Order: sequence, then C-alpha cells, then structure tokens
Amino acid sequence: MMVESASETIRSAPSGQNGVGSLSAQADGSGGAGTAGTAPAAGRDASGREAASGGADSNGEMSPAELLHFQQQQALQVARQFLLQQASSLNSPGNNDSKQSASAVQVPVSVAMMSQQMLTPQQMQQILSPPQLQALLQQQQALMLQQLQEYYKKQQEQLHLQLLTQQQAGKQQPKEALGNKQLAFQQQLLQMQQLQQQHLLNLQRQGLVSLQPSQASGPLQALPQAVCPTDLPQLWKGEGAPGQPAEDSGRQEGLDLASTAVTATSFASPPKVSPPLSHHPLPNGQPTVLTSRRDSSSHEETPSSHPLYGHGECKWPGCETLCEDLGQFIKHLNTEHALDDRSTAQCRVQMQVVQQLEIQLAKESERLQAMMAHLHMRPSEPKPFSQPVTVSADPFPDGLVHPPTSAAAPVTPLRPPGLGSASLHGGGPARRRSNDKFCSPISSELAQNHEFYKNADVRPPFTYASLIRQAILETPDRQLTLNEIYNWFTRMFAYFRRNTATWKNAVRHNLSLHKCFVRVENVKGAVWTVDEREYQKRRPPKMTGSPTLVKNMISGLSYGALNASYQAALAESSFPLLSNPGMLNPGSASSLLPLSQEDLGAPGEPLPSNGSSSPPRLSPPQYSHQIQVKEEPAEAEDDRRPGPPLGAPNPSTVGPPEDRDLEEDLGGEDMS
DNA sequence: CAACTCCTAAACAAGC
DNA sequence: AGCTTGTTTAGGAGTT
Repeated sequence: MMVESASETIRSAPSGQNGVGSLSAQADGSGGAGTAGTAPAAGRDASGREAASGGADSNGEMSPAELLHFQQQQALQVARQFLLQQASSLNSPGNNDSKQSASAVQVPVSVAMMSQQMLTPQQMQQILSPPQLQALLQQQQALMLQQLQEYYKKQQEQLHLQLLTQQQAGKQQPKEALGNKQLAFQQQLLQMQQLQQQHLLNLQRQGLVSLQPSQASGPLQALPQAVCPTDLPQLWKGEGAPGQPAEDSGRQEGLDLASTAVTATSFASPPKVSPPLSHHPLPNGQPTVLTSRRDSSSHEETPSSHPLYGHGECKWPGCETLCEDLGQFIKHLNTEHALDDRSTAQCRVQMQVVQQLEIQLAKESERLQAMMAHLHMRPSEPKPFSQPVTVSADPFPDGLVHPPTSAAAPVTPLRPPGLGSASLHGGGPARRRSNDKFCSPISSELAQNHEFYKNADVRPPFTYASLIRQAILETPDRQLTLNEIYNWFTRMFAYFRRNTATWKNAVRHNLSLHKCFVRVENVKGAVWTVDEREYQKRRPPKMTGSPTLVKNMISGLSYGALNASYQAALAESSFPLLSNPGMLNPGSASSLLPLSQEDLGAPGEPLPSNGSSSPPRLSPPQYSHQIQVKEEPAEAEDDRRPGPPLGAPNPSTVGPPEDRDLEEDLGGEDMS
C-alpha cells in the first residue's frame, strides 16, 4: 500500500512531486542522508531501516520570522568565521601572494565590523528590539556585501591562480598531495561561493538588493563549475534542521570535493553558467527570483498571468492543485507555498535542477562543437544550442533532446520536451527499457553525473540490470554481495535512499532473473558477478537514435535526469567513440569472459548507421568485436562460475587512472 | 496482435 | 520471530 503510493508518486510527479516527496523524505532523511553520507556502511547495512531511522528526526518547526532571523544570524556567523579563516589563511606563510596586501586591507575592516557584532549578539539582542536588530543587520549586510564582493573577487583570482599553479606543479607531484591541495582550494572556492550567495540572497530577501542575474552571477562567473555539485548535499539536506552542525556540511563538502576532484581539474574550461545557489530560503511569494532568468515582471501584482499558474493548475513543483482562476491561485500560492522550510527547499531543488541542466548544457554544447569540428560538420549548424529552444515545441528535431538553454530556460520544464503531458502525468510506470540501451555509457554518464545522481532525488535513467552490472563492474574484483549492491545503489543515487522495499526487491528480482548475473559462493558468502556475454546477449540487437528512443528514455525520468539521459544519448547514440573510456578495463583477471566493448568505452550494440538522423558513424572496429561477442556461443556456462579464480591477482592494476579514481572513490567508502 | 522487455508486487523458502 | 537473501510467479505497461 505504502509502497505503491510512493512509487506512484514518483511516477506521476516527475520533478515536482519528487521535490515534495523528497522534501519530506529528504527533510526526514536529512539526518539519515547526513549520517548515511558520512557513514555509509554503518548507516545502511541494516537495509531498509535507514529511512525509518532518518525519518524519526523531529523536524523542528520555526516560524518564518524565526527562520529568517536565525538564518540571518547564521549567515553572519558563517561570514565571520569565513573571513577570519580567510584572513588567517592569507596571512599564513604558505599563501603569500601579491594579492595579499590588497586583500589584507579589506579583511580587517570586515572582520572588525563583524566581530563587533559577533562578540555581542546576545547583548545586542537585549539592547535592541527586533526591528532595530533587523535594520542593523540590513545595514551591516549591505556593507558586508560590498566588501565581500571585493574580497571575493580577489580571493577568487588568488585561488584560481594558486590552483592553476598547483595543477601544473602537481603533474610532478604525487597525486595525493595534489589532490589534497586541490581539495583545499576547492573548499575555499566553495565557501566563498556559498557565502556570497547566502549574502546575496539574504539581502535580496530583505529587499536590499534586487537580484539581477548579472549581479547574482557576476562575481561567481569565474567560479569553476565543478563546485556546483557539491552544493547538492546541502540542498537536499534541507536546512530545517537547526541542530545540524555546521561541520557536517563541511564534511560533506569534503566528501564531495573528493569525489569531484577529477572534474575539478577542468578549470581551464571556459566559465560555465554560474549557479546562483543558496542555502537560505528565498523570499516568500517570489519564487520567480529563483528562476531568475525569466521575465521578472511576473509578480503577484501583475495578475494577468503567473508563471506558476497555467492550465488551471498550480505549477509549483509537485503541487498541481487546481485553481479556477488566478485569484484563487494567488490565494493558494500564499497559503500553500508560503515561506517555510518546505517551500524554500523546493525552491532550492528547482534551482539545483535548473543549474544542473545549465551546466550540463554548457558542457554538452562545448562537446558538440568539438565533435562537429572534428567531424567537419558545418559549424553553423548547431542551431539547437545557439538559439534558445522553446521547450514545448520542437521536440527532438534530430533525434536528440535539446534541453532548454540557460537563457531560455523556462520555468515550466517540468515536462521534458516532446513528452505529452499525459505520459508523465498519467503516472505510468517508469519505463527505462530503452534506457538500458544506454547502459554502455552508464559508466561515463555516471562518472559525469555522479554528483547529480548522488544528491538529486531523480531516478537514474538506467535499468536495474544495468545498474547492478555497473555496481559490480566498478569493484576491483567484479563481485559484490547483495548488500554491497544495495549500498552502491544508495550511495550512488539519492533516489534509492528511499522506497527501499521496492527497489531492493527489484534488485533481487533482477539478480535472480537475469542469467547475466551469476551467483558465486565465495569466502564472504555469496557474491554476484556479471556474465558479460549473457548481458550482451540479452540486449536488443539494435538501437537507433530515433526520436522514439529518446522519448522512451525520457519517459522514465524525472525531468531532472533529462540532462543525464540527453548526455547519454549524445554519448552513445551519436558518437560512441567519444564516450568516456574511463571504464576501460581490458584485463580484469576476475572476468573470465572477454569484456564487452562497453568496457572498452564503446557502445554495447552495433549502432546501425541510421543515416537519416544519426550523425555519421565512426570507425567500426568495435563492432566487429561486438559481433564476435555476440556470435560467440554462449555455452561457456561452466566458465561463468568463476569461483576461486575470482580471487586471482588484483585486477585493479589495469584500469586507467580515472577509472581507478572512480573506483577508489566509490569503493573506498563502503568496502570496509 | 504477439512477443519481448522492464518494473513492481508478492509469495515462499532457506539460513542466520 | 524477524530479518536477509534468493527464487519464482504474476500482471501492468511500453516497445518492436
């Protein structure tokens, strides 16, 4: 009963419901997520209980006013600590830089100003009435904003400089040392970004600043995109838990930074769309600010239309309440979506979704350009990306999904392009069948969107089978116990941190059902391995980049995963050779079967040269291999039981660095 | 329309 | 008894 309704929720409410569902789930789970994130095995080993234990947390309710006040103070507190820390770190010998003198001039002012307040918060509260305090805060924050922005810019320059230097120097350094330094830099960048956003939004909330996109993003634009995913944990944790210690977030950042360290090295890439993230709530009744790339004139006072109102229903994510007219909607908006933890969290979720899409789009656009250049395609062709795409129209003109550009990102991407509202709305089961055809780039796709799936409550666009396979193949010895598979799921996908009964059952079901999963008695007990040949066999012989395929793929998604799928589609259906060879692992000793070309970074199936819509096919060698694999008789059944040979020499020596990184990152957490 | 794939749910058994 | 693990069956939904 419970399960059923939950799954229905997921399906019928692509993003919004996810937002809401996750809101409660995540608000509950925030404790769970927090602990789970930091203590993976311990938190989850009692499978199926994490949700309950996490959910037991009382989410302390605060009135909006209290919340506001609390957050203001919190922001100030963070700012003070941060600046003090930055000041001290700047003064530390290791950080001497020509910029330091300039920064050092600024910092003491800020610190002095803030420490004044920091030192006497209670006193000031006693002396001043709340309105006075508020006014004081506003004044100080306005000042701080100016100073901070200056300071941020300088810090960013400095840090970037340092980072680049370190990156270059790091080529001769041990990887670990470099990683640590990068982590430190990343952390600093992240802190700055968060802090800045907090202040911007705080001020904005108080009406001190009207958040212009340029203003909001201006100072941030130099920030690397790599920091973006690290905000997700915060996002999903929800801040409704005042008891949540600050160091928790720090720890989480550390974790995520570690896992994104690889992407973090790509700073040299052009500036990405800046993510206006906030860990603080947004103004009540002004959700439009969040999706600020829109016509900002759409306020409640201009009731001719409302971006959150359409087709007679509330477009607030997950709401869909029917409202007869705008007035009723406004009333509904003010009552149901007032400033509270839930709404703010939903806003942040929405922000995150948009942000992720933008980032992804930027990345993919870039990649597309490079691909086209490489293939000598006419450079003028990429019209999908050079001009805004209207979301509702122009579905899959060429078989690919064109997510909204950042400039045109409308508020209503709740339904992926090309999807009739019914297909998502109707709440049919999440069909990921065709997604399975993308399981070949699952590794690269996962690697690239690791953080996204890890933190965003969106269903991964892969079948259970492909996910299980991926989980198993990611381990050095290519075997996992059931529980370890569970752990991988929960670790890798926020989505699987709930509905445990459902998906765990599905996992077991898949393991049992598919011949490609082989159970092996091991020292540890029973472990599961992948029979690549069977896996190849079971997959459909062909796939196309047809619109249908892409549509199918999307139909199973919360739209938040759209970018991932889109990317997967790009990666596989179009340019197989360009997909990430990260999973290249030609010599796993434990794998008794020839690894499929998937593991060589090529698509799993011979993509037909669908000349009509697909870009040109690339070189065919892997296809011959594929054919070979497919033609090979499957009677090596006895081979499929690896048994003791699984313990053979550690195969982990073969993988490429990225692969190693990923595995270490993933495996290290949990393999204890 | 049938066959297929995938997902979900559920029953059941064995082992701990 | 309760839980985990594993197997199996059934049915719905979508695709080919």
